[in-house]
Amino acid sequence: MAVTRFAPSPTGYLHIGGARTALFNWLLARKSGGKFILRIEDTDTKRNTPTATEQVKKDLSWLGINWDEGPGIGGENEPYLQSQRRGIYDKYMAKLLAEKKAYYCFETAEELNALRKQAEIAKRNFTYPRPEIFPNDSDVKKAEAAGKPAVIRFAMPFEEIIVSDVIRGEVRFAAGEMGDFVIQKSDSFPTYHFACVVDDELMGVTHIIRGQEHLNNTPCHQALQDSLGFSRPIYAHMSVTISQTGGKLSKRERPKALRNAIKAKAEIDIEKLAKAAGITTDEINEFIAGKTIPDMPAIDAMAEFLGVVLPEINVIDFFRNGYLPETMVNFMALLGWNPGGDKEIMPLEELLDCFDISRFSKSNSLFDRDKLISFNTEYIRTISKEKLLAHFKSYLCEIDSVANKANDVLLAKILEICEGARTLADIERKCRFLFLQNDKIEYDPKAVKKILLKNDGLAILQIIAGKIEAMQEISAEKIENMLRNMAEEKQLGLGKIAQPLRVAICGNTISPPIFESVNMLGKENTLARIDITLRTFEGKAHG
RNA sequence: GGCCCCAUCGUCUAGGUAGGCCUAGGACACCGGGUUUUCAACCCGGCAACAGGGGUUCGAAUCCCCUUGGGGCUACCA
Repeated sequence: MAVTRFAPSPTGYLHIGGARTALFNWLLARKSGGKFILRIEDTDTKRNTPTATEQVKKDLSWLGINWDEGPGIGGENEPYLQSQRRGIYDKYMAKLLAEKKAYYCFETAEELNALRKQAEIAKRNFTYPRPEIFPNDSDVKKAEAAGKPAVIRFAMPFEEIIVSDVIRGEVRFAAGEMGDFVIQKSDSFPTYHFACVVDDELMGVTHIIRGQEHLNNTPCHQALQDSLGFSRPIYAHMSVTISQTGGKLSKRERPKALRNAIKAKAEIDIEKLAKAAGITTDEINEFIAGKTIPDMPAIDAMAEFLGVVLPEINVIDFFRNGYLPETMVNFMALLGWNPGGDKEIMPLEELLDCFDISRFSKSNSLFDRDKLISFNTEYIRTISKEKLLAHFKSYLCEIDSVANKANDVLLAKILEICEGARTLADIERKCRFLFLQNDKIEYDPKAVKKILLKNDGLAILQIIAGKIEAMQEISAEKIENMLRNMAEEKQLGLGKIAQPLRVAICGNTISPPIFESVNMLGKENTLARIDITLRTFEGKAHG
């Protein structure tokens, strides 16, 4: 019976690395019949964003990761927001202070930085110089009166610390390697290290699966656990997921990509860009200079304005780009973990079936978008029609598509004829033409030139129009027969006949299969679109 | 700079804890071919790896050491 938790800080959207951590902790809890706790680590008041907790809950739910205890649903370990647990931390903090295992200090950031610099020059590891005698109550009052910041540091015991890790084995940290770290900030909030250790103990967390970036924190956490008389959870430090550009996959990826895109463009109208993003030109210039990062809607707006595609980092990015939650879960599970053998496509239930904490790999893995797409293609092809329809509907709603108004029957039909699509976005793009006004079709210039203005494209269209006109009512079958007969009569490939029709009804050369497309669009609309096309490009043909 | 982690095809990886089953398997990508009304999808075939150097051993992808390379941490962020 494993009790695990996912403990994000509410700083924005749930990113893929966080989701992966959540998934593995969830898998372990479910597999062992234990429980999975959601805890919000909001001890950094400066970085918290108000909607983040709700967003994280939404993103986890989309993935199908549910929690037994957490904000909103409560549980025996309430509350689940660390900002609401300060009384608890204060109690343990006081204990440490009373036992002289922690102490106050008053340096400013500048003073500390100077010390760090000195250490670096001397090629030494910086550790805080612990005073011989810890400051007492009156010292604290004096410092506060003088306006000095007061933080509490934990007095690290001087001894070798061995971290026993499920994935890495025994990792040794020499005595004195880890200095006295801050456990309470000057705003009197506990730091992550302290709050996390206390909560994990109180909530009965037995296993902690987290990223390798925490491995160096673990000796500190263990020392804290020992000093407080806590038990020690089992640790598993996973490999990190790296992006294609090298380096940890992080939320900084998107702003970085956007900044590079802006710099790469020779001429950019900063004012227009600012307007599109809803921010000031000063803010843009600071962003370009690398000083600040605008919020996500502004980033997205700028990317759209410039026509650049940003790498997906947040769970919601994948949702908005047409990936299925099933795809994401399966793919994330295979980043740094695998069940052995050749099997790759495994839905959540199967994953649960074969999950084994001892099968994590040690080396970092690269996030391969090509493989992700192929997984998505596979899932679109194989999940049930009902699930696919539900996913498609929520996708259309999320991106506010013109297809949003379609009913379930139509949508199901679209899904059926778009078999083989790689993402929901592909399907949406392909079928969008069905929902546009006849005179709102945008013609792709290349398609017009290549298909309509050459090889008698317009003349063929004219003939097709006549044949459709003559039909009492149309069907996919009738359209198919008509086009095939025509191709045969004219001694042409079907493509030569079908392509002009395709361009006429949807404006480009990409659409669902043509017979069904015409059928779904209907006789009247098809004729109207052919008519508009003919009138628009009449007389422009050449050769 | 200091500390920590890691190292099999371009990528994700199987194999490594019990060394011979590995002339190293699968998947994605790529290349060639087939199918085809567009884009996809689908089918068949192909290319492609144990980072380098020392050991240990009858025998090493598998164990040990060094080098090199990659990654992480180094905050009053989590």
